[in-house]
Amino acid sequence: MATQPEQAGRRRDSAATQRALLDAAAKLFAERGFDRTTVRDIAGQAGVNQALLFRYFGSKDALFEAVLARDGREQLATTPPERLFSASLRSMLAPEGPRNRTLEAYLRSSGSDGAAAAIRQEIGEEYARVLATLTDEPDAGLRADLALAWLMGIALVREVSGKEPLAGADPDDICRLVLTATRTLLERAE
Amino acid sequence: MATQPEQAGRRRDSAATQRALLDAAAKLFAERGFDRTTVRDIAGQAGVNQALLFRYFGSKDALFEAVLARDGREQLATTPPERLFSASLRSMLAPEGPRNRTLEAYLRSSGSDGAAAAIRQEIGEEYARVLATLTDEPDAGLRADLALAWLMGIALVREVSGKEPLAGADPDDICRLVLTATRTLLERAE
DNA sequence: TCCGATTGTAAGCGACTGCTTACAACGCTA
DNA sequence: TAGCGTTGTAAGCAGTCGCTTACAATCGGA
Repeated sequence: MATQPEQAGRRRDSAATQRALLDAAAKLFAERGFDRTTVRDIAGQAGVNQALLFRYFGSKDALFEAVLARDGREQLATTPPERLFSASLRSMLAPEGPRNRTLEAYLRSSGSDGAAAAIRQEIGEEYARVLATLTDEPDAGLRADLALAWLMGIALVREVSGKEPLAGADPDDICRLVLTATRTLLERAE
Repeated sequence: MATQPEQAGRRRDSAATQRALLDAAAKLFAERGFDRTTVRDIAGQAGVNQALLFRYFGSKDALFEAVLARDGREQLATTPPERLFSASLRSMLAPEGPRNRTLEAYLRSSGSDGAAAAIRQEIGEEYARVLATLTDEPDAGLRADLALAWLMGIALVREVSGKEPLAGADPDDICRLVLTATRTLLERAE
């Protein structure tokens, strides 16, 4: 709420406005999904007139694309391959806060068409490509997809369905079980 | 399209009308998700006036609930515990046809509130409870949730994202990889 | 200081949503 | 065959959606 000291001080700052819209959109898309997040919600959360959303991003689809483009590759670019799986898992399991919620936005919005679908697919490909380097088996691509699918499923059940005991389980316990099982898929995953 | 010989012959048959609505709703919810399926779509697909949807089911939420209640417990009731995981996996991987698409409807609609959310949770609980009987470990519930999450994730990546190579992979290959890894979670899973 | 471009605002448009209502057609029973 | 409850239909209501437009406020460069 009071992340930055701004009362009437952020007026006429397009960069800050765009950032506020991206932040608000990332939060709401992750929480509610694409369909159930309205442009009015986003603008309201960002404290910005909703017309500016269309001025700076063109459409709701394009804004979603921008969110994934900004946040989606962050972890991908800053994590070594062996740790990508466990890092994504841990990031997903981390308690509320400024964590990277791209995964949730991703799966919350499955079913969208248009530009959003394209970038979603692209990011998925990149993750899988990295994970596929962790095994020498001939079906490395399939194994990587299955590992990625597990990540998505855990995020889905935990964050979206809120199913217990998974939703409230200790991240360490989950990591231990998942990584043990995953090692039969990707031998070099940490 | 031409499943039953009915031109002007099915008039004034409330049972058939309700069945047509349930079938159409199951198909569309699985394909597009809850939010992106409109009551007009459902009524159109069923060849039924949309007002009848509300007469017989009360609301779109209640119709979704009815779909899950009708189809969701089918496999649960007819499959022995040891085979539930692999049967669900195989059912999900089966080619197009009159297969049970409850899982897709389920995950496609994550995020809905109301009655739909309640029955969704209930069915998830029942699946997990059965899967939890397949291990003697103390954290059986968590292990079952993780297995269930994998199912959901695979369905998500395959059917919703359509990601290759997973989407086009041989069901036998997928089953082999998944079941091998799953056995570290649920020892008695087939 | 003035001007043009940029940034923010208010209002609303057309389309679509879930849902309701008023009514016609029909078929069973007496 | 008259009456009545059930089934099907057409039309529309109120609200929300993404998006657009017309305009005011503000700033930097001349």
